[in-house]
Amino acid sequence: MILFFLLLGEEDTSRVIVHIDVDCFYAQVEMIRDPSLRDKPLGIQQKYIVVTCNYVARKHGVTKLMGIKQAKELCPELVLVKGEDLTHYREMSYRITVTLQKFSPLVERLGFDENFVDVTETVDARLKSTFSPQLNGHIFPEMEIEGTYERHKRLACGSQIAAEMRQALHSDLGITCCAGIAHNKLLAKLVAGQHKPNQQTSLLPGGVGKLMGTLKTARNIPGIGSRTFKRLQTLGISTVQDLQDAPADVLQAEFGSQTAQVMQQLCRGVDPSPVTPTGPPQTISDEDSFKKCASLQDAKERMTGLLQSLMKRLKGDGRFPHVLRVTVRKLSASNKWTNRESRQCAIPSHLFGTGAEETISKLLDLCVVLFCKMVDVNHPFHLTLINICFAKLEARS
DNA sequence: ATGGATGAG
DNA sequence: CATTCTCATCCAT
Repeated sequence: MILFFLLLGEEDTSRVIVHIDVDCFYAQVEMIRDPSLRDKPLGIQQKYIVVTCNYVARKHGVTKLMGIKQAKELCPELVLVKGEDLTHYREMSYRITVTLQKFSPLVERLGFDENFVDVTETVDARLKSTFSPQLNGHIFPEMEIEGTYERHKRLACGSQIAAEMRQALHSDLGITCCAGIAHNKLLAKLVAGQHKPNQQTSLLPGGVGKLMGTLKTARNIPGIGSRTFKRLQTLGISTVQDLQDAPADVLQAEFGSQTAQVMQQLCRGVDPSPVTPTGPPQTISDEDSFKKCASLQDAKERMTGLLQSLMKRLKGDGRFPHVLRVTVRKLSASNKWTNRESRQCAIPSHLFGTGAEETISKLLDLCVVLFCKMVDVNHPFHLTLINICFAKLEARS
């Protein structure tokens, strides 16, 4: 059956994909850690920025990535919790993924606070038993259609599973989230945002055009970032409609046939990409940004701090890295963005055999070598960020 | 394999 | 625009 419309170039609408998007994730973790924060306006602070905030704070006009100063002006009562150490967020993030894996092994993480789950198999298994489920939560578009449940049994079943997932996250972890249910990842993610917070929305197949129409520009399509959008604008393309109507050969000339086709599929709500189960992380990194680092001594102290926290994480992970990478950001008047430089080297495998203190000292020596390939320490320099990354993580052999 | 560009939250 | 602190993929070399 599926083979037919695949051969005809039609899409597969038989999958059922759930997108789980945790409400104001960092703020929720802090409110769980300290319930007295629940009814107060709360912002999570990294350096001079509020990276996210709870809904009480949003009521006062505080938004993501707002400067501390402006946020305090809008909301003098705002409680700020430092969130530069991601340990608690990372731990809760993986607990969420593990909880979702009880419903299906096909769970793909997106950042710390979003997961895609392919529940097609679960839906098929449930529909073999006789009962016919009611659709749980909102539907998009929100209009009453005769026979909605009968004609969309699989979607309704998916919405029941999504509700069970959200219940499990709430009772096991105390976490609230939104869910989107649709026949592909793109649509599940987009429809999840229709009713926030702590609600869920299912997309009827007939509502795809209308959902894509809610996007203000093509920039709002996941996968089309700021750079790609600028290039599209160069071609006179900015809205989703522009992209749908654009001649294929014009797009191909700018982006190549592969990328051009993917973009034009996405803007029509077509996304054949599978839910790819996320394994353990491929890299473990730690970074710090600052106003100024101008001496090797200072850099060594900062890198030592990063290495110490990385070693703790490595112990929890159980694997060992075979590559070390150091990244710096240099202050530069022009090109203030996209200016990170990195150097990497192999880690001799004997290095993790001895005590932690000795290991850190040897790693620091390697970091200094890499650092000096990017920074001439005999001349004045001005760094604003240092990152250390462990890569090629493998079980000990 | 390396390092940069670009994407995600 | 990035800003924070991550993590992933793609591409030219």
